Amino acid sequence: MNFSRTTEYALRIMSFMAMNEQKLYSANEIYANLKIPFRYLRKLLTTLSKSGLLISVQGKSGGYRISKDLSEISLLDIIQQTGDNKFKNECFFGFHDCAFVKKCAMHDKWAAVRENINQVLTTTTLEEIKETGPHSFISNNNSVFTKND
Amino acid sequence: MNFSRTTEYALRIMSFMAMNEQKLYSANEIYANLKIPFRYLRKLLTTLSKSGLLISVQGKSGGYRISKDLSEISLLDIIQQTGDNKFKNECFFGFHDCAFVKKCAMHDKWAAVRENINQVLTTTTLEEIKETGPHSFISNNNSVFTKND
DNA sequence: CATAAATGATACCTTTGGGTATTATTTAGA
DNA sequence: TCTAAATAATACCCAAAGGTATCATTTATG
Ligand code: SF4
Ligand code: SF4
Repeated sequence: MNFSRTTEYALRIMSFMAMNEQKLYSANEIYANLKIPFRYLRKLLTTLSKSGLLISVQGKSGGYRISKDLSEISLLDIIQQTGDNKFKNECFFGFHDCAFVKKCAMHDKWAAVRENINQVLTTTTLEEIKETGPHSFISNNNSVFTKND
Repeated sequence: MNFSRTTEYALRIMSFMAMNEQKLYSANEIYANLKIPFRYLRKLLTTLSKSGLLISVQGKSGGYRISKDLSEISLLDIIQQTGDNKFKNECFFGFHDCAFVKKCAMHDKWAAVRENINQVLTTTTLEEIKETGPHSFISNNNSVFTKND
């Protein structure tokens, strides 16, 4: 399935930080582990901070820390912070104004799919992710990018 | 849920044409019913023709017709022609190289979601869509665009 | 056979998401 | 108190998707 790249980044970041939930991570340290393009990572981290999922500490030896209890952060919570407003109650065909005096074949089927997805995303929390680790946190993506900061 | 706009267009086009599966539709006629930006619609129609889902007839009084029996065209068939290669067997987090000596919490859950989606998309054919019509084929999107061709 | 009405091909423009560069601010600690 | 190491803010750049414009080709029909 496909979320936006940004959403995938956010999911990785939060999952990674959940491995040590009290710890204050610097952007450098996250970069070292996740290899997300550094400056973009920086931007994303401040976004996540503003959204309330992370707390940021400025100054030397500053960084980011997860703001709430892991059990209170669902994967959907994370996904919603990065603009991926998928899984809303939309028409399968992308219509905004279907009258459906009689529903088409996809209406209920697709509603069930959405329900299924939402169920998984809202009930799975970072706590569960932490417990079931480890998974690989280094993405190859065989892409090479520079850090220089 | 979100497919690309182009995929949504393709789904609408094919579903609409399925309502009268033998008929030769001109781009003009499809435009009149679906209000997809005209020149983009034209482009898409030739794409669908090249992909084999439609047969095109050139010249005056030409147009497009669905190429196969409706029961042989699944929604997934349509989706796959427009580059939306979603629902592949990918990692939830977007990793390409997870070792998973021990699978993370999302691995099987997400595989089940994908399976669910694929099931719906491969088993639902245009025939079924035709039978369960009508649904609205006019999208408002309150967007105004010109035709001029 | 000329014309009109259709599709085909191709190049270009625009918007958006992803990514980079630069400068400013905060703060621990020598 | 100066410096280094961190985050914050802002503006810019690039590539891909969506959309437009132009011209060429096909063919029914007068
Ligand atoms: S009936 Fe079909 S076309 Fe209408 S809103 Fe539901 S899914 Fe969309
Ligand atoms: S175990 Fe988790 S991280 Fe690894 S491939 Fe499966 S879903 Fe992705």
